[in-house]
Amino acid sequence: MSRRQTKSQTAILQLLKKEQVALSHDGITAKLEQEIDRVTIYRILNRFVEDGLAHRIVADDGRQYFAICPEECSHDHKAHDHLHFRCVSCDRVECVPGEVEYSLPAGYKVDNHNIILSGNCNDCSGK
Amino acid sequence: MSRRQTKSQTAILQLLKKEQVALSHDGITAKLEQEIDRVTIYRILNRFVEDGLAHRIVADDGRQYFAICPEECSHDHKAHDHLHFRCVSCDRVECVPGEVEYSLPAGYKVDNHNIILSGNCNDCSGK
DNA sequence: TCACTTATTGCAACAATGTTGCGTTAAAGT
DNA sequence: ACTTTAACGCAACATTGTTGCAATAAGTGA
Ligand SMILES: [Zn+2]
Ligand SMILES: [Zn+2]
Ligand SMILES: [Zn+2]
Ligand SMILES: [Zn+2]
Repeated sequence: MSRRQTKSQTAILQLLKKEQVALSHDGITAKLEQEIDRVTIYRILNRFVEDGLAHRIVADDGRQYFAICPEECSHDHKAHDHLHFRCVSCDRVECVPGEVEYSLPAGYKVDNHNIILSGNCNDCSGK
Repeated sequence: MSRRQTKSQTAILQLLKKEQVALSHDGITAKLEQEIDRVTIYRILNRFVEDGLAHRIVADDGRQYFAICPEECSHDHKAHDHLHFRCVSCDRVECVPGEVEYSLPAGYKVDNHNIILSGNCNDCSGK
């Protein structure tokens, strides 16, 4: 059950670490030099999430994006409660560090946060 | 270009108004008495969103849910910034009224809020 | 270094969700 | 009742992600 290190895996991990933004399967495929099978990419990403290396965001475009857990998350894998911004112009999804405050009725137990704001990022809002 | 009132349309609108929760295409199909074509349902829902009657939430299960705009939204169709809670046990998505506070870097223009917390609702967390 | 175990891969097939095209139906206006 | 065309139903398609299974290769130990 222990993980094995493979080229595909390290390539994707390096890519995610290098990128500042969250990447979709599509974006990963585009940025990889080597060819990796669709299914393999999905399986690697799911493994990363399972292992707490990355977190998954389901954006309002209906797609999954993956990002390396930022510093603030490192100590606590459940700390994925930061928000995410998807720019509809440049199609990038980025993690936005910082607290999100809200109130919830009593008795509700939150397991996962999936906060997506979409619009135009700083680069694109200037047109 | 003006809207026409049809049975399918009013049935779905009544259903959404009656329900307290946000409904997916699937949930709507299940709760409707009459048979309405899959595509028609999707088109009706998209029309509702377009017309500002309802708002669309893309949940972290990757599906679209639709809810009638609550009172707080009525005066301003852009006020869909309330959060949503999806219970992974009973598979319901509900609007949670109230403010969500966050901060965003300068220059970012938000068009749409898609805030989903998932976990167990009050009914289900007591097991 | 070589053999062994099994995690990982690649391919095909499938599943789920949502959209588009198009001919038909029926709501609204005259 | 007639006309216009929004809305519908059906089929086909598109996209995104998962599952099954045989082949490959990473880790382990002799
Ligand atoms: Zn942008
Ligand atoms: Zn993030
Ligand atoms: Zn519940
Ligand atoms: Zn809502």
